Amino acid sequence: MKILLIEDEAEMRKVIIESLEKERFLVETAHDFHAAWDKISTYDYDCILLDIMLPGGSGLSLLDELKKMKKQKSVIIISAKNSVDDKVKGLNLGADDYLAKPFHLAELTARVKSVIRRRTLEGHAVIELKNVSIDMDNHTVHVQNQPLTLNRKEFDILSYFVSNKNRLINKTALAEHIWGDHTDQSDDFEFIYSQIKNLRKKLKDSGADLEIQAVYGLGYKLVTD
Amino acid sequence: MKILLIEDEAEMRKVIIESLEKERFLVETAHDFHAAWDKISTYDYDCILLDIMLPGGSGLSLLDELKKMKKQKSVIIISAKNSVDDKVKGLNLGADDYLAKPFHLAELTARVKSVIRRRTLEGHAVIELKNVSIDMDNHTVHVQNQPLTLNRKEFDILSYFVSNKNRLINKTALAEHIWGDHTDQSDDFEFIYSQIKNLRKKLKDSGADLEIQAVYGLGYKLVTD
DNA sequence: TCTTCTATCAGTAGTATTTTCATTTGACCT
DNA sequence: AGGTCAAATGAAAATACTACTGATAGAAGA
Repeated sequence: MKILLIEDEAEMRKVIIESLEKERFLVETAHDFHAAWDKISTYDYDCILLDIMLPGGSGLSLLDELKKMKKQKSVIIISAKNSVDDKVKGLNLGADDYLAKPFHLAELTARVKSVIRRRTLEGHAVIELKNVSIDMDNHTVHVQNQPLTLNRKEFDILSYFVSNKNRLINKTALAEHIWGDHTDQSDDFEFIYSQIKNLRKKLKDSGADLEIQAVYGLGYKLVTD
Repeated sequence: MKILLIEDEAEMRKVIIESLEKERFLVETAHDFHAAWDKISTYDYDCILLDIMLPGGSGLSLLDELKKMKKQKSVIIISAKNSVDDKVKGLNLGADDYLAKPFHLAELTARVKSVIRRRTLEGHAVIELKNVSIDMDNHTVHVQNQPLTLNRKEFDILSYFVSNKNRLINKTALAEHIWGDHTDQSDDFEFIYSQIKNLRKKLKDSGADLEIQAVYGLGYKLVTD
């Protein structure tokens, strides 16, 4: 799960990133609105955390732009302004939640999870597919009620595939979603191969009825037999 | 699309060529002005990348010569000199764009594409002809809104024909443009026949209203019924 | 520290693309 | 019509890409 944090204060960023990474989110940051807009228009995020008090313009206008986009985004506003007015404005402009500073980090991660669940998982934290069940909150996988231990990347990849089952996923999108923007202008996808390989092996050994198929020259697709 | 890169530093050449070839351009190089001039006067390029700081004379004089030619060329200047003066001089002498070193390779390819688009297609990256539409950026072709998959050479040939529709194209020019200068003094055009054949078949099978006609002893011509 | 996870390398198999070959078809000219 | 060369064809061979694998070294985590 990929999150964009738009926040100018370094200390605040640091502490939020830390807490989200502990929960196994992939976090990217933007320090101002310009950078934020760049990232939003090029990449795809599962959730956007937006501090509306930034130098360079109000976050509300960014929210407004977002609303105009075809693709709906999940946004949580974080702000020192705790006026009811701002909250209402934000939510009207399509934000999914609003969190006033100061807040507990536990609360932030809880809201993030909840928003993502609502938007991308239709409310369920556990996805069942064939004989596989995937708990998106606890990051655990069971096959025929037997636990299957996947490491971080394997889990991320599997959950991405599962929530896009039977759909073609090209390697650029996969790399972006799982590895983030450090893979910017690379066209070498060796690192994908080795993860796919291990994941396939584990799925097969556990008897899962899921198969990750390669689509030559294009990408991968999760087929559910 | 054929590009001439005039640049003396080997490392610079290497990295630029790599990035352009990734975008499916056909790149040829000249290490100095003399060689550059030779190539320009014998071959036809869609875009010329010119480093004005070369041993053997300023690139500005070459630009000047170019301007005198009948046939307008698309030129992008790349230079370490980032003075406004040089930029102005260059653009006055007919360069289409100016890029100061160091630059992002992504930026270079973007500018090349944009210049080519501006010159050859009057602003559109997508050419529509009869019931066929050709996306020069994404290298895709659609016939009646159905995608038509062409491989690299087929696409190159089709786009060359389309941007020279109803005009006679002799085989030497075609070979030069699509295959580059490795076919210099060969008079064997078997490799063309094969590609033409496959392209024709695909066009016909997809129901495209385009026909590549042979003109006996001279070359080919794309006729639009 | 030791263990686990992740990225990279070198080699290989599998698949698609491009060129070559041998042969046939068709156009042009006298 | 018949000779000659250009062009087209199907198939095979050569080349270039893409994906996969096992091994391993480096990074991260316990």
